[in-house]
Amino acid sequence: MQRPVRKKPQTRIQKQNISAILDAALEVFSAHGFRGSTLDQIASEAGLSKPNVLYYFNGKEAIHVALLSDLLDTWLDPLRAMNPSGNARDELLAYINRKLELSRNFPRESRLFANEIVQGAPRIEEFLKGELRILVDEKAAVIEQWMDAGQIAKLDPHHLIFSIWALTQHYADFEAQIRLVRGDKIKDSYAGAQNFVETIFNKILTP
Amino acid sequence: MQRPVRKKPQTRIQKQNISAILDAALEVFSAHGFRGSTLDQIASEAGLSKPNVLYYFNGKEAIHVALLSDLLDTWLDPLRAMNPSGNARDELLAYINRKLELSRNFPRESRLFANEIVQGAPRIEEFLKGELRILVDEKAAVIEQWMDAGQIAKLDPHHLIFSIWALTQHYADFEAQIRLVRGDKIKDSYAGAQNFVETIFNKILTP
DNA sequence: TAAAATTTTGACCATCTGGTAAATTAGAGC
DNA sequence: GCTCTAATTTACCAGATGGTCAAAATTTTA
Repeated sequence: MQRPVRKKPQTRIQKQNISAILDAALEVFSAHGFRGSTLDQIASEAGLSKPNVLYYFNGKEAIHVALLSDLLDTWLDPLRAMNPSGNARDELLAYINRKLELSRNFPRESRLFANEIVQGAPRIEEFLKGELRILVDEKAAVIEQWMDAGQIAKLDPHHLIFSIWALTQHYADFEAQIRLVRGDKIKDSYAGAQNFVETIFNKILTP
Repeated sequence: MQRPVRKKPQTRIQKQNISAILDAALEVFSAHGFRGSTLDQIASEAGLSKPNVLYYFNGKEAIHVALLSDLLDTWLDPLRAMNPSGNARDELLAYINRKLELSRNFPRESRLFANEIVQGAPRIEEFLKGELRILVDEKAAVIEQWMDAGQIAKLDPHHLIFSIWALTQHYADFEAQIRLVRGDKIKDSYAGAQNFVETIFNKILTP
């Protein structure tokens, strides 16, 4: 008896339930981490029974892998889109804004990722030292050329990329901290964030 | 039969074992999160049997609480030490350096904290919206005065504090990512970090 | 509509995990 | 050494959890 997972999902029920499971799993995994999440929670959140969930996925790990694969694929896009022949400052600020938008619109995905990394990235090690490293090195080289050409300030390009990640993802990953520290005074964590981040990177990049 | 926990630890064996348990627990909790960690792991890491661990602490939660209490107490210190009557730029850069040193010297503590926050801060909510909020608001006011006095650039002081947290803690919390992306090319993640962070904050703070 | 395929369920397991109780051993003070 | 206390171990339990299986229900297809 072949599970539907391997073949492309076709029936309307498959599409609907697989999507419901993935959404539920994203909710649960991003809030509790892999080991902190249970199949019962995911099943309940998806409105299905546990055996029914396991009918669509070969196990807890498989759901997690499916989520991460989907995520990693789109995670590279903002950096990938940085155009080497564009204007340095514009390209970098556009990248920063895309990253911030990602945090704002997909905080659960960001926290899923953060959970993995904080705990040593056991399941995405290959991705990090493979695809991601290649892309980062490539873009760091581009940034360095921009710096050498005097378009922007001279800085360590790798640290610059890390600082962009740190600042933009902070608003999603540490949202709880920001919310609790700011209290009811602030409605949208991102309200001032975009303005602030853009301001400081403008300063940082100025030679 | 009273557990030794409540009374001050006195015997040499108590001191030694409690400290071994806390160190083991820090190792395990920071690497796997609360639910992802087991008493067996902690016991094994501490070189004790599980019941023996439970002889010193009233349960898994109690160990976690003990760790967090120890941590939160010292977590505020760097910010607390910021002197309102000092020079704005010096004080802020000193704060940034203290925070970075904390990340470098206590990465496990930083990740323990990060795990809590990413997962919604269920166990330290009171701390965040209590002590921490008060201190942050107080120091944000100080920073704002410095800005008004023209000592440093005018920015949102809360976002400035968040950005310091984001950048400095990133090196501990996302150490796995940095290590894997940089590969063997870099030996110490913090090698260029201090220089980089100091450079950009110097730019950020310049009016 | 009947057969075939898909989907769902209920009952069940084996293992893990936090925790307990009682008995045994080691250590400190005299 | 002897006694009292502190420390440790062995054996165990109850509930949670990931997962299985065969039967029942539903949907699709011919």
